[in-house]
Amino acid sequence: MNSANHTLRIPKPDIFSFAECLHFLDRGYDDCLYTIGDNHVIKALRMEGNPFLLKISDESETLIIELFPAGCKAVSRPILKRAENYVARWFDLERDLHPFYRLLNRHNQLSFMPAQYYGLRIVGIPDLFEALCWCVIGQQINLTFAHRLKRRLVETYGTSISYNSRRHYLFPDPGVLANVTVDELREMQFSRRKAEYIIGIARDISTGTLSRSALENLSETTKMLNELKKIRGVGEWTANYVLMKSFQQLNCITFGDTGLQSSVSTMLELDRKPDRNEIETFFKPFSGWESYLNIYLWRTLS
DNA sequence: TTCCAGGCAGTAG
DNA sequence: CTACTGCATGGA
Repeated sequence: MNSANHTLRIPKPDIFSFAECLHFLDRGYDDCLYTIGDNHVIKALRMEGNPFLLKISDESETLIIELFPAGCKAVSRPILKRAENYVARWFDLERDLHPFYRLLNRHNQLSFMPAQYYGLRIVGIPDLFEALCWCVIGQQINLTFAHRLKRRLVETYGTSISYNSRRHYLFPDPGVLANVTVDELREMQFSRRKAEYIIGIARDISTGTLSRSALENLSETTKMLNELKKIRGVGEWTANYVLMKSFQQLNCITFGDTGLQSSVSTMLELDRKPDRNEIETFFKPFSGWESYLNIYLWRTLS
């Protein structure tokens, strides 16, 4: 089961804590797209058209990625490389956090963060379609209910790999959700709007109107934000969230986010929600690291 | 009971 | 341009 060629061992970057990343993944919500165990996480992933399970764990200075192919015996070198790249994007392993930590250290209210949340990275959603759908689902409802909606969507329209009598789900393909009806989603307690947004995004992606590469080619964050906001159901919050979590862009702020507002309010010792201008001022010293500050402020809430 | 969650589009002024 | 409203549900 664990033959050597199915295991990758990669050195951890500096300022990285696998435990902090697991803490984020295991905040108490019922997520259907990964399984947390004792110091590891298991996730289903399609690579080169084939489904695999990845089991990620750590051992002192090494991150361990084990691959469990569903059905086929051999794991080719390109597959191993893809798995490594996926994990690097999932946990933002390439990032040098030293500059960010220097900014935190010299900040009056936030200098507790480097010690308190040492090694927390942006835990991403590498798949663009999944990231967009997750944003739509999460808009304006509590996260417990949002996870329930996502589970219904994934278990109904996604495929799964069984392993140790447990199903591990892949997020549904855009082509499948493109052909779902609004009424079908409404039966799962999606609002009409959420259903329309998700089906619309699924259609845009399956027809190629919307693609990761086209967005990446815009290269500038502002242009990418504007392009994303053209999508029905994608506003400023979602566009920033997607750039941050799916494109690893560093200069994003989820304006309007209630959690962010609450955290900044606490840091500034306000007894009310900060306005947009106050948020911008608060983020000002962290130019180029806004996304990380956003993530670390969310971390103060859980 | 009412309010509000990791918002957004649509409408009115 | 800004202000207001409905959306779905469940926990506080």
